[in-house]
Amino acid sequence: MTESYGKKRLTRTVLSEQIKEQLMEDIFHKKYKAGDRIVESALARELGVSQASVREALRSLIAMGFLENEPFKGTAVRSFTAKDLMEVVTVRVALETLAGQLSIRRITDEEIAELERITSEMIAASKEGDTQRRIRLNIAFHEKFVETSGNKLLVQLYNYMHFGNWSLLTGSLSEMDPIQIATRHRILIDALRARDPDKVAKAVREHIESTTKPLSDMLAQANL
Amino acid sequence: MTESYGKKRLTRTVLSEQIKEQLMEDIFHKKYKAGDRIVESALARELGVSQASVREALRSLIAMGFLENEPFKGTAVRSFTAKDLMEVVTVRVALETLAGQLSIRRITDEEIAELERITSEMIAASKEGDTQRRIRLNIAFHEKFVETSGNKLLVQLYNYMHFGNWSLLTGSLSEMDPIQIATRHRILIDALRARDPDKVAKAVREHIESTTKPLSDMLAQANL
DNA sequence: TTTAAATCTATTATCGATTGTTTAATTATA
DNA sequence: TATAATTAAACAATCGATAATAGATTTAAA
Repeated sequence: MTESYGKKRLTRTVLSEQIKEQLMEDIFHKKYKAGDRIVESALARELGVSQASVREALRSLIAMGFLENEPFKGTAVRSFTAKDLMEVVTVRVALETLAGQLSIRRITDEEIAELERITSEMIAASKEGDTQRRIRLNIAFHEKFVETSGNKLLVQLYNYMHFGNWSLLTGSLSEMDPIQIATRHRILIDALRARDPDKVAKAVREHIESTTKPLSDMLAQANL
Repeated sequence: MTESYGKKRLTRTVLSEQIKEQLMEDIFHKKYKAGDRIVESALARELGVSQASVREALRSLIAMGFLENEPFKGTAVRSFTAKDLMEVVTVRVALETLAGQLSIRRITDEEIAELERITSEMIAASKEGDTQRRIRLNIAFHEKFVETSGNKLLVQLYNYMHFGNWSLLTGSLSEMDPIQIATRHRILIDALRARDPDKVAKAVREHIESTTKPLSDMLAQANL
């Protein structure tokens, strides 16, 4: 998870974990689209592994919200509605606002510098047209931000939710103005540096809502 | 989960699900204590099922936070520190406050009545000395409350977190004055009925913090 | 023709056995 | 005695195969 952004990998032996990451990539790259059914036995044959390993990977992705399933019926890539998206925004604002309030009391200058570094990299990636990388860095930024809260449960919950809606968010991000996103990040960083609770809350809300608005409009048109 | 409190059970066939519930019961009843190791093969033999089914149940409980594990090393009942508890309180307040704000705009009289009914049942259970039932009803109350928000992601997140810390909370609840808890519930219900955002926020915060305080004190003494 | 039972098919859920890893115990070496 | 190499035991991870289930298809009755 946070791995995508610099971290050593000592134990990369667990097969089901590899399958899981492979599947995440495949969903991310739209090899599997919303609603597509994933058949354990077929995938096992395709990857040359046992059904059990595939199954374990699937269960994990189900828990994360990437996939959904019903007993004896099977597993499919989850599809999202406009309402689902609104729910994500609502909850994200609540969780990241909380993170911001907690951060203020304990964030270090090093952590702030780290957030700035990620933002700079993001802008660089944007200019190079490396969308994939830009998206990953955006995720890294928000994860890092939540981590500075020092609340592990919050981080856990955030990741749990975040990844379940990854595919959803990434799709829209690619259509957004990267400079604007980066600017929002800077505003948030400044608010953190000033340790100003109200500014942080405002920055979080505006950042998330602005990021999600275009997608929201799009979905509202498509579904409802 | 919400099942414990009135719901039809059409498909009660999935073995791993039964094992999971059995294990939750066992952890709940302290058959397995914090730190205890759970061995897949041994448990499979004990229950007369295959290791695969046990394993699946365990993975699910790991995802919920009941258990923790490391690849190739095994699975153990998670233990909690005072810090963990503080984190739970912090996040619960945030999530339930959000739930309250959302509820105000859409909660129905029927739902309010339902909350009252659960609270009444809780008091009855207290008077009968049925601690087990009282705890379940308390959980049912909070779940129902969060459900009235109409935000499914929030419900999902709440359950995810809640159950991971069930054993922790229940332990302390049994030592608390049940009448006081019920009173807090009533205050919250009244605030909802009045559709008053500030009152709801206040009621939520005070309810959760008062519920958790004695346990917090206890843990602070024991650990830190 | 419509409905209901019976059969078939695809796929999940479960099983029993095998393989790979970790940890602890044992022996060898300094 | 202390440290390193070796072996043994316990157990998780993975496998290949079987049983159970839902859904589709066919057949039988009305």
